[in-house]
Amino acid sequence: MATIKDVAARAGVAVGTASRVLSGSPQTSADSRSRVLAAARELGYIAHGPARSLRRARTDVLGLLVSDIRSPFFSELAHAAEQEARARGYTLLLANANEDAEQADAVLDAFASQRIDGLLLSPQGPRTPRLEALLAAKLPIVLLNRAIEGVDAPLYGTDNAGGVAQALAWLQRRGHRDVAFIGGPEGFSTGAERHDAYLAGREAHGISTDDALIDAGDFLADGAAEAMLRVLDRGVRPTAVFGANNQTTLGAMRAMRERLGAEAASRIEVVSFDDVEWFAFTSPPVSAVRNDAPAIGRAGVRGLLDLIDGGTAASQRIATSFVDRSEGGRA
Amino acid sequence: MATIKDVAARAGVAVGTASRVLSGSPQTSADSRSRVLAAARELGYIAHGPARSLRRARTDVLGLLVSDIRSPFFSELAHAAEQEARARGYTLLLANANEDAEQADAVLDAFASQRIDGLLLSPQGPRTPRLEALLAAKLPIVLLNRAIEGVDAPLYGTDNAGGVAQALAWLQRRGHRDVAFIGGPEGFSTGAERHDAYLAGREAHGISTDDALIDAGDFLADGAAEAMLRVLDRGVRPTAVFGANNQTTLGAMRAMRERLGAEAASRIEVVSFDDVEWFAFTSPPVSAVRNDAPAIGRAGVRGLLDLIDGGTAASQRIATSFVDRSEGGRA
DNA sequence: CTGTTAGCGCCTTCAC
DNA sequence: GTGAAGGCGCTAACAG
Repeated sequence: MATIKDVAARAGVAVGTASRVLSGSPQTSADSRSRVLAAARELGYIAHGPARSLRRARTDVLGLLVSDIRSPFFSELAHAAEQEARARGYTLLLANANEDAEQADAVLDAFASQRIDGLLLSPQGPRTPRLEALLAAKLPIVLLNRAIEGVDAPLYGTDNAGGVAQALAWLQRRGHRDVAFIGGPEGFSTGAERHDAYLAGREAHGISTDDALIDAGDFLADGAAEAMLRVLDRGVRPTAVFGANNQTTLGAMRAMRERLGAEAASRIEVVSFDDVEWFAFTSPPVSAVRNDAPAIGRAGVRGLLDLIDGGTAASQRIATSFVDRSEGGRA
Repeated sequence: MATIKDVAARAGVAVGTASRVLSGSPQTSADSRSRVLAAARELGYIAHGPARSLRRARTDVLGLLVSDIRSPFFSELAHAAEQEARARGYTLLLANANEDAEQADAVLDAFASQRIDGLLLSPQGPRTPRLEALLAAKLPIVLLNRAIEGVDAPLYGTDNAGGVAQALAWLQRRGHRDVAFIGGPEGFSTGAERHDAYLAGREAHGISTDDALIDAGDFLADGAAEAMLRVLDRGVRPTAVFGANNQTTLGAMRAMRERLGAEAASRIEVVSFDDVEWFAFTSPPVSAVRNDAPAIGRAGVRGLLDLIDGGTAASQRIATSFVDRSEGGRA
């Protein structure tokens, strides 16, 4: 691989001059500029990133650690964040914690070793020693979607309260009174916020306040299915179900089929937090609060870059939209 | 951040000794080993990756470029590849081409600048100049899922012919004769292989060879919907549909609803290449050939590491499994 | 505007 | 088994 020395030699200038041209410094003559650029092109020169990072004490690399890359929410978020980072001249390192603190720590180690300039973190649980170390080292950090206790970093996430309000309004329009709510773990701020917003808003929307209709899973399909079975086994018969995320909704629907049969289950309307495209194809179709994952990813990157540039960044709640797939609904 | 010099000073040894201990060289006394390790721990020392890369002329970083990270196939593949890479002491850099050659080139540039040790590539189309450059620089490369003309690199992908055979066997068991096949672009080797395998096998499985039943989209939902409409508008009335990937199946189902109504559409059985969990919840449920994306990712990483270690790597076709969700079916 | 040079942090000879 | 020193490729500081 050609080095900057090769480029300089071929252009007949000193390495310093070549470096200035290649990094776009204005202090170069038009003549040397054209010769250096030509030489670089001819040699297929690509700067050695590690060497540059070593010298400049920055890498232009951001780390994004998500809790599960397989979830559509995060894969969309990651995609948008990557685009935004690239547009701003940064490379985004994407890694996956697989909802496991040990793997998260391994990734944070790798990030630290790479000397990333900043971290976008979607945390799974409490603080870990590695995270402490990064915080202590004053690495710029922003949080995605979930808050984390005792960490003072800007948070970019969904407007959970607003989303729940949209779902409640829809339930009211559809005339539902007996609504089952399957929540997520209280330990996740998303789970807690959605749950709280639902409890706070249901009465005003004409929905039964019978707590037998409410249960919570773990934001995964199996746990949600168990929660739904518990609700049904209490003898209540909801006319609609609200799942607190897409996996939860999936599990709840499975449980209803299992306990009530496909026929009866398909007469219960379903609304979900987190939209996925196949909700249009289930029976019944699922109406949903749509997270704007790309907007969250972009806002997170922008906030992080502000932090890196020495500025301050403010937390932001990104608005949701609502997709009405009910019969006679708008979508 | 602590450097190796700090560690050496604190341990009261020379940097050379500290380096030897930290990189696990056997030529160290038990005494200096314990003192260096202690000092490193106390200082929270993490080696400076870029500096190490500069000196060693390798980065222990692999690049994975997928054509669309939002597809479940690739996000699962990426997840498994990342795990495998980490287990082998490598960091995996995940990037996304968004089915766009320009973005792919930008990523390849970033990879080249980072001096990755090897590339896992899921190509979208033909060779680009950047890719040529990397090939010319003898960067170890493996291909994922799609072949690419004129590039002599091992390919790790789905056994498309085997998967189609599983679907054909199922169609036969279900007694279907009039089967619509919605394929993908011939330009993708996956599209071509599935199409060819279907044409070659249908007669032996008692399926009509009427080509009016066959059309192709672009592996995306919209294109597939159009293809399905073309089939229906030819006046044929299939009793089953085979979609060549999950997006294709989605589009075909949408088109059938649109043209035939939900009622009639739900009486047409559907089988798909690419399984996704919500196929269990559509009406009718979709039976599917399941790609083993994690196995492909792992095999790709292993093959690439063999290449990096100077060995040879052989292409590999990973077997599919079949998920029967038909009434009376096994799943 | 350009050439020269030091040094970023690390590993790896080369002496001892 | 250990210390000293050079140099990987690059940028920035300093002369000119």
